[in-house]
Amino acid sequence: MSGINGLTIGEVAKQAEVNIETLRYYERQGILPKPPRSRTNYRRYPETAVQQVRFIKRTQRLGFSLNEISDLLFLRKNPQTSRVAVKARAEVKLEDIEAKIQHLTEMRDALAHVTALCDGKGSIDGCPILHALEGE
Amino acid sequence: MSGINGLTIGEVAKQAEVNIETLRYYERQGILPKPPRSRTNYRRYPETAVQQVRFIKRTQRLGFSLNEISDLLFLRKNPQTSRVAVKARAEVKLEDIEAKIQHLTEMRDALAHVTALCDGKGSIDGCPILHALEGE
DNA sequence: CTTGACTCCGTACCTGGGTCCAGGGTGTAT
DNA sequence: ATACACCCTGGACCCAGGTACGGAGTCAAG
Repeated sequence: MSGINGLTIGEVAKQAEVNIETLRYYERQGILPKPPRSRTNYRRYPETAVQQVRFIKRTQRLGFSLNEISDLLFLRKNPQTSRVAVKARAEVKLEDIEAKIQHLTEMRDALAHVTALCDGKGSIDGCPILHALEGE
Repeated sequence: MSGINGLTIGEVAKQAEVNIETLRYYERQGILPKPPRSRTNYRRYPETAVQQVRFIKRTQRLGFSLNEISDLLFLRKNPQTSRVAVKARAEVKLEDIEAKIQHLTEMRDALAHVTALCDGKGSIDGCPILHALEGE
């Protein structure tokens, strides 16, 4: 079935380690380009499709949303955009991630603080953790 | 309208700084107890309801989901549960949060790495950030 | 030629935490 | 008595990122 005419959706899914439905979803969302179709209307992906999907997944793991990824892909398709533009996207996202780390760190410290109040002994009445959560 | 018979939903919402719909949502989810109703079917909240909602919101800000919060509230209602149980919940959540921080830190480092590759000069062709994202 | 695996499409569903809306009933101040 | 703010309900909708399903068509092997 595959061969010279390209890969089927199942082959791409397997090689890129995603669900078939994910590929159709990406296509609907305009993140993956629509591949050509066979005479019988089957999608025929070029070999590069696997790399494209892996790119999407890798970039997602770096904390980019699908919208941000299609933004990056759009930049890449426009040869007049400069590297500065790409770098700016990356830097904004870096700040995003740092803000999230900051927020989680504050949460962790607050939670560690209330947890340390409790020696784990006694009944629930007067539990210092719940007490701290209940107060201001 | 309010007074000795309790607070209306609007009053609770205002004092606890949440949306009215949020209170009804919490009630549907079983996180807030169903308050008694007036003759004309209006909810009549006890004064403590405001504190309960504030508790939920504060605990949420510490990274607990609503399910985890109703779990904590259930523990609190059962006098035979011990402080150890509450402390265990808090410690699990602390580990959760630390794992998230760890993950985000890895993302940040990876993204900082690719960003540093780029001097921001030149066209998009050969952009080292996209290049790094495209490779393995 | 049949069987089983694959693909097509449209649509519905999922998670979590809400938010909004329509169409009705109340509460209260003037 | 009338205006206006508030409350009630059930249900739809929102976000993101998919996943599942059903009925129909297609492909390759035996």
